[in-house]
Order: sequence, then C-alpha cells, then structure tokens
Amino acid sequence: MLGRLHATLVDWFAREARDLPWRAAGRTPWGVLVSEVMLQQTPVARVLPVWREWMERWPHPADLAAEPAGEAVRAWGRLGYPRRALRLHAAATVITSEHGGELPDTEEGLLALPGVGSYTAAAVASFAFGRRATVVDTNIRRVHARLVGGEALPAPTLTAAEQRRATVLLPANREQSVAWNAATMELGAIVCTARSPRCVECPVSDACAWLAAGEPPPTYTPRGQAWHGTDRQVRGAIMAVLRAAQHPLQRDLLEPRGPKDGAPAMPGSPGSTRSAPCPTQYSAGGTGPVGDALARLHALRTGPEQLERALAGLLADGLAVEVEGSLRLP
DNA sequence: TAGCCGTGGAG
DNA sequence: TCTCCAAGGCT
Repeated sequence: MLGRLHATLVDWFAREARDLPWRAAGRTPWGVLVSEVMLQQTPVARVLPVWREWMERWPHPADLAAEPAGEAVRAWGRLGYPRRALRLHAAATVITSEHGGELPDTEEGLLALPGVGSYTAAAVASFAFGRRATVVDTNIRRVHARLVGGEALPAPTLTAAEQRRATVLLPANREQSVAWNAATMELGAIVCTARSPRCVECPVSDACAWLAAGEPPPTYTPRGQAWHGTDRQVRGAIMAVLRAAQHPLQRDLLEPRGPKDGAPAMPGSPGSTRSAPCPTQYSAGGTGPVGDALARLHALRTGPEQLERALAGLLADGLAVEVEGSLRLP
C-alpha cells in the first residue's frame, strides 16, 4: 500500500527531476549545505547563479572561513535574508575550527551549526550523506496535507502531528528514504504547488485524499507579510547601499539630506580618485552603484526615527559595522 | 510561539 | 497594480 506510493513517486522523480547542480554527481556536502541555506524562502532560479559563484570562490568551508563575514554578505547579493550569509560564514568557521574542515555527517551534528535548523539538518543528512532522515519542508508538508490529510494546505505552523505523519510515511529502506524525500519535495515544488496545482500531471493523483474529497478549499486564509513602510524594507535598502559600497560610508549619507555640516558633495564613484579610499568618496546624489542605492533608500522617505531603528537592528545583527561615524559590512 | 527577517517573479 | 509566496531559523 505505502510501498506502492513510494515506488510511484520515486519512479516519477527519476524521470522528471530537475537537473540541479547541487544534485549532480560531483556535489559535496558543503555544496549541499550552501544550497539548502540559500533555498530557504528563496526560489531555485535566483539561487542558481549565486550558488555557482560561491562554489567557485569557496569550494571548501575553510575558504569561506578565511574571509571576513562581509564578503559572504556581499556575495549573497540580492537573495534576501542576508543573515543567512552571516550564519553560513559562521558555520564555515565552526566546521573549519571544530570539525577539521569537514561537515558533520549526522543530523545532530549538523543541527549544532549556525543557521541550520531541523529542516536543513535533515536535508543535508539525507541528500549529502545518504542517511535516513525525516525531511519536512513547506513542499513536503503541502504534499502530505493533500495526499494523506485531504486538506488544501498544511497548518500555518508545523505541528507535532505533521512531524509524526512524515516519520510514518518515510520509507524504512535507507536509500529509498533519500529518494522519497527528494521526490516528495520535488512534487510539491513543480506539481503540487501552493496556488494552482497541476493535478493532471501528478503521478499519485489517484491516491490523493484532497482530490478524492472534491478539492475542499483552505480552512484559513494565510496572512501576507506587510512590506511597504516596514523596517524590513528600510533594512533592505540600507543593505543594498552597504553591498554597493567598496569602502566605509558616512552614516549621515543614509539620511535624505546627506551630511549636515555642509560639506560639498563630491562627484564621482569609488576608485575615481587616486587618493586613499575614504568615506567622502561617496555622496548623496552621486552617480554609480552607491549613488543609485542611496537614491533608492532616500526614495522611501523614511523618517529619522525609523531609519535609526533599522540601522540599529542591522548593527545589532552584525550585518553592519560602525566605526567613527562610518558604516561598512562586517 | 508568534513575530521578525529580504527579494522579486508569477498570476 | 497588487497580492501571494519561495527547500526556514531564531528569539
């Protein structure tokens, strides 16, 4: 019964799985970890180019650990949630200093790494080390909710019952459990999607409890996160400025009017002069990447209080560093 | 534990 | 245009 389901979905995965580099034969546990962290709340298409850059630049954890954390944040680009870059750098440091440069190969060991929670630990244990681990992500939760639970969507937050159900559904065979994890996740990602599932393409539609029940609608309406006018929006705009800046940047420039002491704005972009790098190379209204990023920040017309709060948050999180009135990445 | 933390493409 | 949401983790 369950074995039939396992076989069907695993066979489907063998035929239809996307060709992703972190699934390729030459993958490393480090590459798998980096992909899993990058993929947290972030679509595959946007992760691909950044993951390739990271693997080229930092093929081993020690390579990343040898650089300042700010380099990880800058190379993170616009993936979002830049604290993930910070945590990945911290994980690389721990792996290098406490594990001889090799990833822990158990769920428990992985769970101890910064930025690695229950999902990522199970995913790396399964996909990188071939262990039998119960992987539960948003795709798997949705597939289970429909296929087995007969519901349109899983609960707003992961429940203990869902965890138990996932454990029961996991194949006893180790190798098949790995394939099942990947297959279930893939099904949720490309067929059993959140908004408009492609049930006609689903290999297990005949076994789907939700379809059998007549596709009942969700029992609740997900609350979208606010964005415009939030601290997060301001933080994001500030981070864009810091990523663009190759040198420390005057804190005053974050405010719409720029420096208050009346210092003349200096035109040009970083590196345009032969003098040593200094904060005054950047100016409000200047051209180039930094000027553009500053313009986008100023366009938000954030009040001074909120700007202060957002910046304080970034400093507290370690995403920015302030030295003598100038800001830079860590 | 609910709220917070980015970003941009799809519908 | 605007809403939704994409392989979560942390506090």
